[in-house]
This record gives sequence, C-alpha cells and structure tokens, in this order.
Amino acid sequence: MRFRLDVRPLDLDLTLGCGQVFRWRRRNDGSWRGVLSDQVVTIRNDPGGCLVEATPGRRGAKPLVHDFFRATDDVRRIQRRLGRDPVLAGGVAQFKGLRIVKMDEWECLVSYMLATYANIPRITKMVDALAVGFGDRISDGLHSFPTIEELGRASLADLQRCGLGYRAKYVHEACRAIERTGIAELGRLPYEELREELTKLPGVGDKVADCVSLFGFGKTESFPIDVWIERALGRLYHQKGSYRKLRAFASERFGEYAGYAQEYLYFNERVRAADAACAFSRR
DNA sequence: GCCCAGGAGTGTG
DNA sequence: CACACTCATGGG
Repeated sequence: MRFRLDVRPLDLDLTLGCGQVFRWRRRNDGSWRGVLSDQVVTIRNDPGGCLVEATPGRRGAKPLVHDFFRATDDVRRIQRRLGRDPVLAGGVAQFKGLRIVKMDEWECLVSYMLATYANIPRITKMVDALAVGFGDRISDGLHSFPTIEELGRASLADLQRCGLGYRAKYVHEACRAIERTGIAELGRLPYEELREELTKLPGVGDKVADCVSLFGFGKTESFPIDVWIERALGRLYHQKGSYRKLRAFASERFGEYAGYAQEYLYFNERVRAADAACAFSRR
C-alpha cells in the first residue's frame, strides 16, 4: 500500500533520528524504515508531503502512521506558543519539523526501561535483539516488537542473552506486572496517576516514567528530565535541584505542551555538545 | 584500553 | 532531602 502523508511540518531525520524511537533506520536514499504494529513502513521525503509505503497488516497503514506522528497536533500553534519564551525561540526555529511521536505503549515502556545507563546505539541493539528473538517475523530481517505475552515467555537467561545486563530482571518482572494490570487500563489514567503507577514498576524511576507517559501514552504535559535536560535547565534557566523541583518548574513554565519544549531543549543541548566536540577535535 | 552512557535501587548522613 | 555507591556491557 502506498499513500501520501499529509502531516506538516515533519522532518523525518529530526523526528526519527535521535533518541525518541529506537527501531527506525535511515536508508542510503534518505528514506526511513520502521515497524508499526505488524507492518513494515517506509517513508520518504517528497515535495508534496511524505510518501509512505507499507506492507499489509491488521489495521490500515494510514491511521497507523497518522497516529504515530500525532497528526492532530497543531505543531505550528504549539511552536508559536512555546516560541514566546525567548529561551526556547531559537530551538523552535531550528527544529521546526521535529514532532513528538506516539509509540506503542508496551514497546515504549520496555525501550525506556532498557535506556537506563546506556547510550543510544546500545539501546537500539538491545531493542532489536528483543524483536528478533521474541517478536514475529514480518519480512527480511524485520520483526514486530514482541507483545507482553511473547516477551513474557522469555526466561531471564533468554533476556540476558539479548545483552540487557541487569535490566533483564526489570523487563522480566515488568512482563508479569503488566500481564496483571493490563496496559490499556494504564492508558485511561490522567498523567499524574499514570506516572505514579509506572514508577511502581521495577526499573522505572521518574525519568523513565515521564518518557513513557510522553512517547508511549501521549501525555504531552510530561517533561522527562535526563542529564541533557538537567544541563539545559541549569544553563538556560538557572534552575537546579531535585527532579521534583525541576519538574514543577517545567510544568509552570511550559504547561500542557511541556513535552515539546523538552524535545527542543534536548536537541539543542545535544547539537551544542556535538558542535563543541567537533570544534575541539578540529583544533 | 579507557570512558561513559536519554538512570534506578539501595543505603547512609 | 542530599549524596554515594553499585548495577552489566558495549559503543565511541
């Protein structure tokens, strides 16, 4: 199936390329390929909006891709509002096509549990290993992300063989916990209650709970604070202190779309660091 | 070889 | 509440 994706603005490299999702690959021709549910989806930039190709699946590819890119977000309006903050204005202008994505809740939960104390290439590798090991094969080397039941069948040793290290037991226990409560039930909770429930899971602290709330459950008011954001808040807003304190500041300052503000700050900080490293090695 | 990673859990002051 | 230490590994 092929169709044109009318979601704008959308910059694939920004949105899929750095740290939000871990299972999308940029191909040599600049297109991106990933798996949504049970479908392999390929997206390429095109003057009239992105072109999408998808393998057949249970659900139509169109609503799948639409939901994934949060097509109903009025990103321009969000950017106008956040851009009134002079500190944020630069990032908003620089990252116009950056969108928050809506991942599958379960895949998001597991992915960010794996993200603790690991860098992005490694997170990618771990998530891929789980898909290959326990997901369903779709086509040439591409697998769906394992369901709760599929991953639940993996033993602790199985998970450790995927290179999860100490995270294996967290994932293993999370399967049991979510099999009990159900992921859909969590989705009905408002943000504050959701993050509280998520934090009860082993291996899920404040930061992971906020990432999962934002990228998995679509709570745009969530503001995950990692080392990069902590740095940015200190440098740009002179805010320091506990997670609770920084979170309160972000909520007050950025409101219901704090998640978008977080992405602009995150990317800005990473680009900055890359530039600094670059300038240093060029010397 | 060395350093550190989109942190979390646990224990201590 | 603030800090320290550990956790298991691999990518740069």
